[in-house]
Amino acid sequence: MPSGKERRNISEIDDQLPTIRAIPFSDAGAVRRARLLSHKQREAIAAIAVRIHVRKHRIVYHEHTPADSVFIVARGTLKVFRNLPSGRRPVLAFLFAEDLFGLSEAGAYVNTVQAVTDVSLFRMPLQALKDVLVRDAHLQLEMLAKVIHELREAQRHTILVERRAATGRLATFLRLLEAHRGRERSGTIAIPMSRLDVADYLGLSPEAVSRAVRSLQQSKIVTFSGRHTARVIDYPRFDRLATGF
Amino acid sequence: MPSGKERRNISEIDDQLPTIRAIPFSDAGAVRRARLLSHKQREAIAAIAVRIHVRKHRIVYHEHTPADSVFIVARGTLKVFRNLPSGRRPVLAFLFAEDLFGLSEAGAYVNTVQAVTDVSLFRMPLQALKDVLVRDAHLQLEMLAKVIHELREAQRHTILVERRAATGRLATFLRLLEAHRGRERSGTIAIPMSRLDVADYLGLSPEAVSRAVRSLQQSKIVTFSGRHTARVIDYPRFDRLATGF
DNA sequence: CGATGACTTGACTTCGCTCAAAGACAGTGG
DNA sequence: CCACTGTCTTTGAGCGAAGTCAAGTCATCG
Repeated sequence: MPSGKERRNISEIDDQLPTIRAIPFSDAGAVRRARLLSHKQREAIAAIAVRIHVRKHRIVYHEHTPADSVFIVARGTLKVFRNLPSGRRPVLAFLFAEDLFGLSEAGAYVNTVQAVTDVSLFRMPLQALKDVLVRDAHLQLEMLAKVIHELREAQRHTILVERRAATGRLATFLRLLEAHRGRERSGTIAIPMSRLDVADYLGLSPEAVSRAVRSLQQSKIVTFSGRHTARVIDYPRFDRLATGF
Repeated sequence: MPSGKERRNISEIDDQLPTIRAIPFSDAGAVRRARLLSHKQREAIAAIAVRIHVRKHRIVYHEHTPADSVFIVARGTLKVFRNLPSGRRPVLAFLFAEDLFGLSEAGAYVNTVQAVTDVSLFRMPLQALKDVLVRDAHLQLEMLAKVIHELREAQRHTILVERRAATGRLATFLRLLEAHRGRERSGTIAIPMSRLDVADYLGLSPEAVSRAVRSLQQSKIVTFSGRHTARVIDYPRFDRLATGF
C-alpha cells in the first residue's frame, strides 16, 4: 500500500506497521500511554502479520472457538463481549488503534470480538508470535506491559460499573472515549458505538443510558448532536462527575 | 529450610519454592489451572526472591507508592483494593497461594494490597525479575500466561458485579472460593474474609450480603456455620444460581 | 422515500441502599 | 477463666433509582 504523494499525518503513516500502546511498567512519570515498540520490533511483528479488513458489525471471532491468531488494531473500533445464558451481552471492553487482542486461554478464545466501525487489523498466527516473543525477550516484555495495562483497564471498568449513579457512569465513559483520541481536549467527543453497546458496557439498560444523556443535557454539562457526537460544555462539572467516584 | 523428618503433604513441600498457577494459553483442554513453572524455572525465581511474612490485616503496599518489588503468594489470602475519593473501597480481587501480584504501572503500584489472613510471600526485586525474564524467554511466556489469566479473572469479576440479584452474586462468589481450594467438591467452603470484604468485592452493601446469606439459608441451598464456613446443601440449585447469569 | 430497527419517553415495579438499632463475636485485661 | 468492650454483623423500615413493559419517535439503509 504505497502512500502516493498526498500529505499524510503521522497516525496514517504509522498504521502501516503494527504498534501497541500502553503505560510502561517502570518509567516513573509516564502518565500518558506511549508506543512501546522500536521500529525494529515493529518490523519483526510485521514480518509474521497479515493485514485484514473487517466490515462494521462483522465478527472477528466467537468465544469458545479455537484460537490460532492474535490481533493488533490498526484502525477503527471494536467491542469485546460475552454471550451469557441469560441473554445478557456484557461488553467487557472497546478496542481502538494500537490495542492488542485475541490472547487465548486453553487454546480457545474467551470472548467474542465484533467490529463497531470498519476496521483494519494485523493478524499474527499464535505460534509465530510465540516464536518471535521467545526470540526477542525485550519485545516480549513490552507485550507483558501491554497486557498488564489491559488488566488495569479491566479493573477500572469494574470500578466503573460498581458505581450507582447512571450519569456518573456515562460521564466516565465519555471521558474514556475522549482520552482515547489522545491529543488535547477539544470538547467534542465522537461516540462510534450504539446506545445499546454503551448500555452493555456500563451495565445499564438502554433506557437508563438514554435518561442519563438527557440528564447531562438538562444540567448543561454536555450536549449531544445526533447520536454519535457529544460536546462538553462545562468541563469542571464534567470532570467532577466523571472522577467523583 | 530443611523439612525435618515429619510427614508433609505436597502443598507444604511445594510452598518452599515459588510457583504460579493459571490456565496456559495454548494447550487445548486444560480446563483446570495448572502449575506453570518447571523446577528449574522455580529455582531461578527463588534465587532472586526473599521469603516474607505478613500478619493479618497488615498492608503489603499502598497504591501510588513507588513499586520496586513483585510478589508471589506462598500461603494465605490477600485482598486487592483501591481507596476512592467517595470513601468507597472496592475490592478488585482476592489473592491465594500461587498468585502473582505487584505488577506496577509507570513505576508505582496501582492498588493497595492487604493481608486477609497471615500470609507468606516471595518478594522479588522488579529489576532482578526483569533480568530473569529477559534471560529466560520461556519463563517469561509463562508469566504472560499468568497475567492473561488475571485479565480473564478481572473480566469475570466485571460480569459478576453487573448482575442484579444479590443472591446470585453471592453464590458465584462462594463458587469462586470453592474452586480456588482445588481438588474435589467437599460441600464445605471456607470464607477467610469478612462480610465487609465480600460486600466490597461484590459491589453490595454489607446489609445486602447479610440478607443474601439469609436468603440462601432459607431456600435451603447453603447453610452457614459461624461467619467463615459455608456448606452447600443443594448443588444443582447452587450451580444454577451461580452460573445462571 | 419508505421501512425497519434504534432510540426515547412515560408509568409502574422492584430491589438494593440508607439509616438506625440490636445482637454476636474476638481480643483484652483482670 | 471470664467479663468487658469495641467491632463486625444482622435485622427492620422506608426511600430512591434503575429495571421492565409499552408505546411513540427518529434515523439509517436499501
